[in-house]
Amino acid sequence: MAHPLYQTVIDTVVARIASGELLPGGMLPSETQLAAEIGVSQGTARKALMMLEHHGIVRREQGRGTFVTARTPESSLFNFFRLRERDGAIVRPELISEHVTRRAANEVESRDLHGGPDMVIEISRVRSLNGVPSAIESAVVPADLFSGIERRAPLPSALYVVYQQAYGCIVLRAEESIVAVPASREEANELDVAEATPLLKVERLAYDVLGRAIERRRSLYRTDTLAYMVTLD
Amino acid sequence: MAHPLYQTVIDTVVARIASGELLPGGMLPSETQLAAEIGVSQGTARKALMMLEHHGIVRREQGRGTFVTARTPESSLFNFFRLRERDGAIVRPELISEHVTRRAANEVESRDLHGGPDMVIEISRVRSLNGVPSAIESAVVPADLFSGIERRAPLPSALYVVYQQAYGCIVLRAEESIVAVPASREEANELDVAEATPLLKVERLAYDVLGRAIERRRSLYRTDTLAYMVTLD
DNA sequence: GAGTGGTCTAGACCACTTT
DNA sequence: AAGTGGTCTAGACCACTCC
Repeated sequence: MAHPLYQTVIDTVVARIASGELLPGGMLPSETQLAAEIGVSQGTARKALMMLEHHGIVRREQGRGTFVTARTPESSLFNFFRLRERDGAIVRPELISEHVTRRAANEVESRDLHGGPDMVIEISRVRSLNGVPSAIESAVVPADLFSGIERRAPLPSALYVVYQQAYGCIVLRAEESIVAVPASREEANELDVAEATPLLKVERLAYDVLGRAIERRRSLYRTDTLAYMVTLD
Repeated sequence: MAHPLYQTVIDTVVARIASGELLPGGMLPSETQLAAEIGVSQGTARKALMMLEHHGIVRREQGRGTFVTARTPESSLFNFFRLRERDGAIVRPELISEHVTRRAANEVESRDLHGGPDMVIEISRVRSLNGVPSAIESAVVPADLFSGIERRAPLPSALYVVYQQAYGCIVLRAEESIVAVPASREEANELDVAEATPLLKVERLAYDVLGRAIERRRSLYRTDTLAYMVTLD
């Protein structure tokens, strides 16, 4: 079976989400309706919806319905911001400064990002965690996918909410590469630490629901009181 | 429905694995047999087996059968050793030195590990990656669960294979906390770097198939040529 | 009470692996 | 050819939410 029926159901739903026909937070047709629309049995539609739930694309609630995953500041924080108190408690990052610039993409950005863009928009910010300046962050997105985002400044703390609500890009997955580096003079200044203090450098490539690499992000974290937490399985 | 039928199927299979009745790599009864044994329909047994596969407890192969997940050196490396070349390629860690000691548990170990053990066994090792001394590792396990492991030295590079094959503990999940720290004098010596070089410190708590915390591990990595890679979703 | 997802059944057929 | 998991169907009943 080259193309299972449930896959066509999945493709249909994803296409409707990507096209904007189904909005984040919006309700999908019921299992029965969806099955009838596409011409499969209710069990097959059900299987597709369960797989979509497993991929984080929809959320199902007994007695209520099936809804397109909405990237809220909370869920965004929980899933994609892995810095935690040493006991695992969530920290609320606040913005100290923000600079948004439109510029030519460098080689790496053009190679990694979807569409091999010539122009990108860079969002550079410094964050404070628990009142301590703790993170320097630079997010780079293709200018064509996110045109005009530079005019939305100041941007909210959770960028992925903007990507979704203003540009229809639902970030579902990210790959990160983590190393320890000494703070440069400028970095030390911004983070209020001694030069050469060990920092976590996290480089991230974020992918949306269509599997497109839509953001390249580079973060530097102080880890004197906080830690990067992750679960492996 | 307080206790779905498929959950009793799952519990039955997990119990058989934990008891040693089903060995890692061994084949489970077919969907039909399992359903008949437990007295449910084949579809229900199927759902349970699919959930077990999703949790990584079994592996299913069309036309062959369903098998208990075996922790091979390769899968162990792939899942639980996240240090990679900068391009994502897997590195093969080699052991340089090993010290295994049996000692009293400290407060943290007694609190975190399953059973609140009084005695633990500590396995301290230094690893070389691509010929460069790159990791200092200390694994601490409860002495009662792993009695005699100190007499198995030298232990293989992938400890989780020993945990499984000799002690029936299948590690499925681990939680890690990652920070950047300066190398102490001794650490710098062992890793052949300058004192105060930034290192990644990774603290891990590993859980087995029954959800027991069976290992506390502390690793220090050089990240001048390698990086810790992780996927978020 | 109507509508939703969650569980469970019984059976059919397909695709793959092994003998 | 026999046995396995993979897909698909049709229908039943339950648990929950909302009106």
